[in-house]
Amino acid sequence: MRLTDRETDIMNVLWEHGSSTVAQVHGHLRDRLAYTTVLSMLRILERKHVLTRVKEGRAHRYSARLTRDAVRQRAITALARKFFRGSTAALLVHLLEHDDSDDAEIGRLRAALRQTRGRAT
Amino acid sequence: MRLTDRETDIMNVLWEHGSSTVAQVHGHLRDRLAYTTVLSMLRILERKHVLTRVKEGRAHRYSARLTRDAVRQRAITALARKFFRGSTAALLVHLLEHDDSDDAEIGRLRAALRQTRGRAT
DNA sequence: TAGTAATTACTAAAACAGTAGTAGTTCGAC
DNA sequence: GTCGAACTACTACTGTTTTAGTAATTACTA
Repeated sequence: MRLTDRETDIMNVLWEHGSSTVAQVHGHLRDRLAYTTVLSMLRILERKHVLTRVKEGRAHRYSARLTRDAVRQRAITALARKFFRGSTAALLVHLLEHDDSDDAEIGRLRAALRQTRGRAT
Repeated sequence: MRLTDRETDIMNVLWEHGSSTVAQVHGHLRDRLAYTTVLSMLRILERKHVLTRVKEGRAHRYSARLTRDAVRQRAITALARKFFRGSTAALLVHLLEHDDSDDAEIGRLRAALRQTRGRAT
């Protein structure tokens, strides 16, 4: 089971702001979707068991049932399967070798990688 | 522009075996799709300018117009945008901290990371 | 308690993804 | 030249994604 782009947007709001009502999710989303669209997405995510809801006054409060890290890990695994023959190690090496974002930590890791090259995928 | 799962399957064949005819791609694919399905996918990829074709006898020979690394990089960037607020460095850190695949190189990199923690995203 | 604003359920529709069939063309062999 | 196998163009259909509207419900408020 995988999250679509828009579903991920919604989940990111839940992860960053905690349990929320439709109105709150709607308010936090970057893209200005219709209120009912956000409601629809939340119901879909509920149907997929990615979140639950409890009644609260006239509204419902939605909560994530999966941690962000768990979903991240699944997305990474899927990417590795798709582009790196399933090897997250190969993905990591690609990141270190091809990504050009400028970050001190990455720089150090690149240096560490150079020390350890030759084995692995 | 992004590649769907099936499109990626097709491109992986092209990247691994070089320019190919429909029959060759069809032969190399794991999943047993209909010949015409493979043809359809190749035409779609051509429409998306991901590959080109040249006539060769009665058939056509299809060639990738994007390198595998370029597509990999785009996929990684998209993943980082979706789950790591756009930071490939954060993605990398997640990989090192949460991925449990057992690989000597990753182990060394993890150790290197521990030395350099505290800054960056 | 009657009105109204917020909320929800239900429905729908456009766009895309994925799969494949039919009919027609074309090359090469004989 | 004609026949058959390989190939292509065109069409179509199912399921999913994304968006949103309409109608009904609910709970506060004046």
